[in-house]
Amino acid sequence: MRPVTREEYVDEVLTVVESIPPGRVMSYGAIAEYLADRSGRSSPRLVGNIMARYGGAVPWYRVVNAQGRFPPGHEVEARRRLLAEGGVLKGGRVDMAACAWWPEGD
DNA sequence: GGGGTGACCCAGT
DNA sequence: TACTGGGCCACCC
Repeated sequence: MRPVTREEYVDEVLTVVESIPPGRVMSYGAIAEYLADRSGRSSPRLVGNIMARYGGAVPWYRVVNAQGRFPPGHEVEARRRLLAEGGVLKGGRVDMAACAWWPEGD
């Protein structure tokens, strides 16, 4: 697998996030797993780190952890935006069964 | 070159 | 449902 620079990896992550349809979500782990296929890197923590630093430019609220929880300090904002798009929440968390999305599967 | 850190994940309690 | 501990891996000082 062709090694990619951090900059390229960041771009890949942001591209995937932008491709998430309204009202749908992807987990950090899912993104990492998906990118492992094309970038040779798989690290949920790295994805989280990237989102924390560069997430402001993309629909970051469509990215949640595997439990359907929003990032610390942004729960209110994220919940509001996702609901506005038709997202399904359950007990203050995203209903992963209903909203989880995968680039190829849809 | 070594060690701390995190918008994670999973299994167990 | 909530909390805990261990594993993980790339980033950054």
